[in-house]
Amino acid sequence: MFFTVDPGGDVPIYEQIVRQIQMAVAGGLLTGGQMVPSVRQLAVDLAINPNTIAKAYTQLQNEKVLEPLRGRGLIVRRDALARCKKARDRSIAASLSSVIDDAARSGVPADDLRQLFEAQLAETFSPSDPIEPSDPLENGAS
Amino acid sequence: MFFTVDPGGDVPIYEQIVRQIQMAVAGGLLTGGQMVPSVRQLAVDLAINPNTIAKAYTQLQNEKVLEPLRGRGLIVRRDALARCKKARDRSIAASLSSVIDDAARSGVPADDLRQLFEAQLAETFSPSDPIEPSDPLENGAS
Amino acid sequence: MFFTVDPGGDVPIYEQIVRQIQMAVAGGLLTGGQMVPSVRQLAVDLAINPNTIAKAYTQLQNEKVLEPLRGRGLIVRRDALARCKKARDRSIAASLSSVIDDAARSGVPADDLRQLFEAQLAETFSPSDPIEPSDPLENGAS
Amino acid sequence: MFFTVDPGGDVPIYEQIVRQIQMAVAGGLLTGGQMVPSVRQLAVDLAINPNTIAKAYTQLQNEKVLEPLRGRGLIVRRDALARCKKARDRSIAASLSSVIDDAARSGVPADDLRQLFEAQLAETFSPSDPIEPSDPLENGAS
DNA sequence: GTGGTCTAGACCACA
DNA sequence: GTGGTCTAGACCACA
Repeated sequence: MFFTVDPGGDVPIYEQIVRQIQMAVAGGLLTGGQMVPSVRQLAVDLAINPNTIAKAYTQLQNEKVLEPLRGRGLIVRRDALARCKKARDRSIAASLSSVIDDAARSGVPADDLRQLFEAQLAETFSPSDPIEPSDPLENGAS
Repeated sequence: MFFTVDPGGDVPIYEQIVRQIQMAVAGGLLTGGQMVPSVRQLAVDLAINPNTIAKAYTQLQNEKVLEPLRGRGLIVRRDALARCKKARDRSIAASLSSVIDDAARSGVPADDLRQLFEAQLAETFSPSDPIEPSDPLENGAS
Repeated sequence: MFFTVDPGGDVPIYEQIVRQIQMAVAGGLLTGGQMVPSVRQLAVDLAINPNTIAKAYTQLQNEKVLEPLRGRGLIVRRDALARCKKARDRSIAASLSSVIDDAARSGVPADDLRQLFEAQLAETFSPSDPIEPSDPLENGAS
Repeated sequence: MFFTVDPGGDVPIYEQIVRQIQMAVAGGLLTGGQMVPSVRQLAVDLAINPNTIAKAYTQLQNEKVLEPLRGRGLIVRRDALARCKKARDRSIAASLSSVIDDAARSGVPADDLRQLFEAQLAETFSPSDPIEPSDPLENGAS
């Protein structure tokens, strides 16, 4: 599990962490019973304030994604997968809905939106633009 | 031109106004040379502080959407349409890209995303879902 | 005498008029005893509020550039030429000084400034860039 | 970094701050990654309202000169140097152009302008004019 | 009437 | 501690 954080963005750092963990659980990268990095460790790795990590972890406990292992750390709950998937789907639907609504209100026709969507989809799933070569032989070597 | 504002949302009021005007220009509801409501008038209409309106209008001047007519008010710039359209398209693309990226990173396949997108599209453009019946026969009955 | 006015600029309209008349007197386009357009006439020509013209003319009287011809209108004072020339030179010196000071404080060397100055000078006095053809045969024909 | 502000001038306070920071970046006194004084601190130092500082900083963020470090403060963007230099040069050229144009339209010959310019240049870069003696021997005597 | 600036002061999320 | 938002209210130049 690797986390990255952007202190300049408009999303709070603690929320970036929350989302990344939710997404990792939903995607199967983080499974039930697995431990997450300690507050101190992650704070050092990301070079940010430990309180910020703690805040993210607290929220994830409230959302029943993590649970404490008394004195040992935090683990992903066994029932977190379903919950995170549901949260992810709701979040995606809400985001799409908001974008589409805004666009529609401004007179963008459905077909234009569909085109824009497909373009972004293609870019993400088959990124043929050679900005970063990403030589498959080197993949995972770092 | 009607503006609405949600003082409880997480988007600042002044930015809601900025976006609505950008969108209205992009959509052709507000055209070059047309005056926008005066700071004081809009403040009364929306029941918010004039400074908040002024802040929105200042930002729209920085973005070259509005232009002052000294002592008379603010008008939409003649070249604002192209700029707002471009801004809108960029904004839509960026939003879609961000949603798709997040989803992809979490393992959601392209087809699932496409289905979610089409569902939201249908809901916005042909809202047949019976959450609010809005039976034409009942219209005006309340 | 032709006046032009830009209601969108950051210089107040009344001041634009004041400056143009001062400059016209200093340059000999407007000479002692000559009448300036009436407030009403100029207001119609420029499509602006008569009060704005009146304000400019009042200031020019205070600066002893114009004087009233009781009931007939305003004329340029016989002694206005020297005064306007002096005002013009002071104004030019002050503007140059302010630009140079700002630049110097930010570390721009004198030679760079001299180059920029000569470039602008050339552009104004021998505008060889063919943005507007300005066919010499048509010059003054309009 | 020292800032000074003139609350009586015709340039708004917040804009004086904006310019000083732009100029400081362009001149290399403020470099990428460096923090600017906090809103509250600068407000105390200059004895002006924090809102006014905040307004200046907001504008500098819009101009991509500053960048927020969430919860910690504001830093100069890495790419701000080039941007500020360009802005400075454009601003100098525009000011010179406007002065020269006004003068030319009023019949001032190029050579007179060149003389005025050189005089101001000399005054700024080798201020030998004895308005303020500033005898080094007297330095620190006050 | 118009917008622009500034102050004073409160409240908020964030780190 | 940090910046961001909003209100209330004053004052100004301008048309």
